[in-house]
Amino acid sequence: MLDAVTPIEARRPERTLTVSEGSKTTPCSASECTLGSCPLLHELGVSKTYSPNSVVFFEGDDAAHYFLITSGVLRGCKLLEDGRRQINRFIFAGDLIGYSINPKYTFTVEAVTPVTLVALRRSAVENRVEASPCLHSAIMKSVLSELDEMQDQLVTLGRMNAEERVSRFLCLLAERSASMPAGLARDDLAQIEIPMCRNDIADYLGLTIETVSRVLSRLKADGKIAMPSCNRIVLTGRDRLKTEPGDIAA
Amino acid sequence: MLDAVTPIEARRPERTLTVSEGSKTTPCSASECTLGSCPLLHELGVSKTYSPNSVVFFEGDDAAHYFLITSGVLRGCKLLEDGRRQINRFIFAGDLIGYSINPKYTFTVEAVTPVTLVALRRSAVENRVEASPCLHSAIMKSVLSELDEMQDQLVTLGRMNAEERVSRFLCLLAERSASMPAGLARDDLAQIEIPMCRNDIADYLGLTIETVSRVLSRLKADGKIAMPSCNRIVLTGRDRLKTEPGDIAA
DNA sequence: CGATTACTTGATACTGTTCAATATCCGTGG
DNA sequence: CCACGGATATTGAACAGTATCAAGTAATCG
Repeated sequence: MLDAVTPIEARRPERTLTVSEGSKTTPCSASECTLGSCPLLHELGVSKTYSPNSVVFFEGDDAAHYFLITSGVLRGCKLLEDGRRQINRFIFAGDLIGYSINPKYTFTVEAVTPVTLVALRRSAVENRVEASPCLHSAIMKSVLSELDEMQDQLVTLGRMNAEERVSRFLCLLAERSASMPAGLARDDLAQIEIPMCRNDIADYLGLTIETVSRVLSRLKADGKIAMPSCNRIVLTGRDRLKTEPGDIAA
Repeated sequence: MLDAVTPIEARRPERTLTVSEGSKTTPCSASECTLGSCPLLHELGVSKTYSPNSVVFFEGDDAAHYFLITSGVLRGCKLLEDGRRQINRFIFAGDLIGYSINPKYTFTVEAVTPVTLVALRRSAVENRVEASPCLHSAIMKSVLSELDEMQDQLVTLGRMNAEERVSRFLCLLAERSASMPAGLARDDLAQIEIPMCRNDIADYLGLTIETVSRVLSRLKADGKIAMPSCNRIVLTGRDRLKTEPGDIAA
């Protein structure tokens, strides 16, 4: 089952998350401009930090700002009245959030780890966008990329079983980790740091914490992963769990 | 359960699907321009028709065109090697499809009913976009609106049971039907035409056809819906099944 | 009118949930 | 340094919801 389906992720352009801390004032050079590296954005906004589990914005708040993540991991989630929660995505360094067709945010964003980000007034960004086609296309890319991610996630939630969901989650995380600055030893074996708790994973995958835990234990027993600690996982060998959506049926 | 959660849909701007069949050459009047009504787009493209179950494009095809739907219903879906299918969304008149961050389409689109649409060369649209901020913002709206829809669907697939899923589906369809040109008698009772088969509904909701069928039967037995025929459903009375994502927990 | 497809219904199996207990991790204070 | 306590994670047993398999019914089309 783990090799049954191969990823559409592979076809995607690489995530660009070069966050220029120094913010040199180089002018936006047309084609290569990415959100994370754009000095304009960094100058336009205000830096902020958030501690784990603090809220960046609530669903229903006025959507007054965009946020460009500098470091850390966040979760974007929706809550139902009865307490059920769905985490739509995890948000990483380089990601832009806050765009919406609504005047209000349509989901809540909270910090998973300590987070630093740049808050940008929506109107300020939109003014800039009119003058800068480069910025505009960078934002469009960000939105389209999120859309793509959501579509894959729909396949995961709609048509995959627990083991496939967890495997896919680990693979996605491994991809993200691979491009993260805090490079762990990623030679032959991909060791991933799991920044979020089991509860977050469960709410992301549409499962319960117990099921997530059980699947991880089973993957370990099957020799597909190793778990030096409960938030550190090694995808062992080359049979790295491949189970992702988007494949064309024969 | 049916009244447990209330929709985020309510907060969304109305879908605009005024398709100008006549295509008068009125110039794009700034703020009010919508994709469906934009004469530019209609002139730019080529009209096509599709019969039920024919393919507009396959996942993996070169993403050379945008398509603006004039009439009919389509499904956007992903297939897995083993035959599993997830329908990410149903596509209606007024919708624009084909945008992607990839050079290839990331999902397959097929006609559910007879469909007419306008095919627009991607490059042609993108040239226009640079000159026309109005067109650009219309496209952005379309993308953001789809993103919003996907996010709600994630909650549905990740956290809702079969009855909630089917109820929500019926409500969404009722909203869409309400604004459709072929206006059925929608006075007090909302009668909806179900254009897609049970299999499509199942693959959209992450269920099996049997479960969809059983839930519909149960809703009927409970007096929540009436089914004059198997593709015509009446949401009876005011207790119209309200079960949708996006609600803020207390 | 027969054949095919779509839909419904029933019986059973299985995956994942729920409830409950136990284990592990981590920070605090004796 | 170890003991304690709370939070987080794992494991077990029973249960529930949905899938699967199979049969039967209704709708559709040539």
